Amino acid sequence: MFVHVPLERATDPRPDSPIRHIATPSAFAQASLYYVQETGCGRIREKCFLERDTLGSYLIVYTVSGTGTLTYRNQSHRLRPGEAAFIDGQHHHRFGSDANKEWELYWVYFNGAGVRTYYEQFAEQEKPLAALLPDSQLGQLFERLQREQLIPDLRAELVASSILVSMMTEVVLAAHQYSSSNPAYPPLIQGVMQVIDRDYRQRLTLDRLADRFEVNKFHLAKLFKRCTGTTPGEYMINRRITRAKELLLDTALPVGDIALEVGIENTSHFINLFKERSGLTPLAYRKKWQRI
DNA sequence: CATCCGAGAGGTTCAGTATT
DNA sequence: AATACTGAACCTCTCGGATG
Repeated sequence: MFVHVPLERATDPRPDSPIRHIATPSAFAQASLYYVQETGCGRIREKCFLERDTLGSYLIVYTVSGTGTLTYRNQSHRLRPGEAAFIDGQHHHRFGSDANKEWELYWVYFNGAGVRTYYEQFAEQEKPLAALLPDSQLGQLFERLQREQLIPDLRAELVASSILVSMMTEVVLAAHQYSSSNPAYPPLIQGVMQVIDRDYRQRLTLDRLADRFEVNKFHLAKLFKRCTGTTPGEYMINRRITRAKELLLDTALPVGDIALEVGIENTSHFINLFKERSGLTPLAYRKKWQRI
């Protein structure tokens, strides 16, 4: 059993002491949107903490200035300015400030049908923290999110949902150290991507790619995943399926010929791959999308 | 076009080595 | 000490042939 000390009670009711909005999302929001359960912000100047577990909720904490401490899954982490944590509230977590050290922060407990997928993308790295990119808008997003809590209506729930998507996007991108304008992939990964983009019709395997670039295949697979978020094989399949969609819509080629054209000799295997990734068989895709 | 299934390739993890 | 790289072991998934 963990102690729960509300932040308000642990600090003076100064104007700039932490404020907290608790939300009661509508049934519609819970079924179809990303929704806020609790959000707050403030400047903490004394030792206080918030400790929880087994919440059906996710948490993003963002440090504006000062430092705080996050304990999550039995590990402690310093939360420095410009850093955000994204954690699963199901697990025990505690975040708090130190005595005599100011910590200015935002936090939000939230949920929604797709949050787990974002969280899994984020949690691929070791720590539950990410240093935000220089052009990050996370602070502004928190401010907008909190303004939307003032009048809880349908409009506010829709806007809050879209803000939460933007926030999750920012922290996941930061975790992978992407920048939208400059992916900054290492030359090796750029080269591998170019080869796949150009030669996806051929029989490309991880071994052949590794040989071609004279690197260890395990190292290549690992680096590719770290940089792009996907494996070389999955990247190539994606490229092939995308090209197959173009051919299905732009030509009258039979499915078997399209499979060959995108480098998959076995038609049944092509159909399986296509259906897994599109939810439709190739022919069904052609019929459905050509009508538009 | 869809389903099943076995073989083999690919992905992940972890321990170890090399390099900076 | 931190980071980059290698490779074995193990597990998962893809591929492609057979069949309906």
